[in-house]
Amino acid sequence: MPPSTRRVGAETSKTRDVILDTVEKIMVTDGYPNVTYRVVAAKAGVTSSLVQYYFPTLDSIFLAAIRRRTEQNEKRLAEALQARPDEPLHVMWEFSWAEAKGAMVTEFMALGNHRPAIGAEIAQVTARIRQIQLDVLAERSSITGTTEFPLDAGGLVTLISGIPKMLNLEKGAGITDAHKEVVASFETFINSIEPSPSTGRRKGAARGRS
Amino acid sequence: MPPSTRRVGAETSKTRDVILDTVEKIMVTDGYPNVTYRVVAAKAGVTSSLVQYYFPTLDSIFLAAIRRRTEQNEKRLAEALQARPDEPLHVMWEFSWAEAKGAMVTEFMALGNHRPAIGAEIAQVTARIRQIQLDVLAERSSITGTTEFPLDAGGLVTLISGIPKMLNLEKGAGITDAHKEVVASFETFINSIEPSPSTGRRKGAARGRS
DNA sequence: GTCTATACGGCGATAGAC
DNA sequence: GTCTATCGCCGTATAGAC
Repeated sequence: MPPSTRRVGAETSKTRDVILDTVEKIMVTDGYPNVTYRVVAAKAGVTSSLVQYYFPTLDSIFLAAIRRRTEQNEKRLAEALQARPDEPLHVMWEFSWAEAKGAMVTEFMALGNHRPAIGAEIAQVTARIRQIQLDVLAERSSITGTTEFPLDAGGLVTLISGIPKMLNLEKGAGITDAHKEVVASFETFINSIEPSPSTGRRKGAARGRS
Repeated sequence: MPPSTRRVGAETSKTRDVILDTVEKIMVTDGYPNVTYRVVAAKAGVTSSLVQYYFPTLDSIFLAAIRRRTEQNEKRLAEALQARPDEPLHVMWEFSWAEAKGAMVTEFMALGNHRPAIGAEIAQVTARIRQIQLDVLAERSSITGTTEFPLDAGGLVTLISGIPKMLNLEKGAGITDAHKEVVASFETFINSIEPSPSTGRRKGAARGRS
């Protein structure tokens, strides 16, 4: 059965934007379980029926939020990579930390675990961002791991984006032991395969806090 | 307000065990969102009121499941560490993979993100397991990272337990790019700081598949 | 195109009868 | 120790007003 033929509000609607803003706020402060039609409506100052008019299902709300946030992220990453072309690894590391700490990403990954539509979107987004990173690294084939820790570009990018998410997930559960050590160690590793030209000039090289 | 003064069924009840078995089954096959009083009751062949008699809140169900599963895990880890005292890192790496792939751990971490009681339990469990690992490594202070990737015991243990979870989380969303590379690379790293005496004798050294 | 009122079944949780 | 009744949320579908 096609998911109903109900009418849906236009994507250009201003009300739609207000609703999405509210959704983002709720996700960050209270988590996705509190994103309900009634709660969103109350905080946005509209009726829950109106929220349903623009977003027929809860999944459609989350998908819209993911897409909006992702476009911003992709743009920021591409710009940063272009602005500092001589230290892509450091740029990616900083980006991954900012992304992971944005909180929404963790929420979405958790959501994706049991909502197929959202899982698919997350996979697509991740692939797109990873491709941007791989394209940049392809231009400098010299970048790889060390003898004791051999890594091709793909593995490198996976770790760079995964470690912040992993530490952030642990932090969400209240676990922070040895996080500082892991961060420092991985930054040493990055520095060893991509000496940062900006270290010393800027306030610090690879930045990131657990 | 104290979470109600309702009566609770005895922990030795056989019915209670049957219910918990059912809960584990549902979590593994359908995920925690499908653990509801009505579903558990139906699959266990009892009334939902009876489930509520033994587990007054859903959190109490999840906590009981976590504790049961954790006791088994701790025992398995301690035994494996004792059985192969000359390669603790390889033992921990294998344990972490088994744990991560057990699926329930991912479910619990996701749950803990928004249920404080469960987050606290997860933190406690993680700390306990990590302590077991740190105690073993403390007896062989020679174990540390390399020059390019310096790691103390704490950082090492964090990565060993975190990487499988991180890759497994991505896999849940349908992302598997470069996972093989990351695994192979990290195993090379482990081998470089703890040459495995069993490599060649046993079917393979550090085992783990994404 | 925008918005509202209303109804349905399922949910976690509680109080209390047998 | 077992089970029923009930409450107030939830997602979502529908029908219809402006």
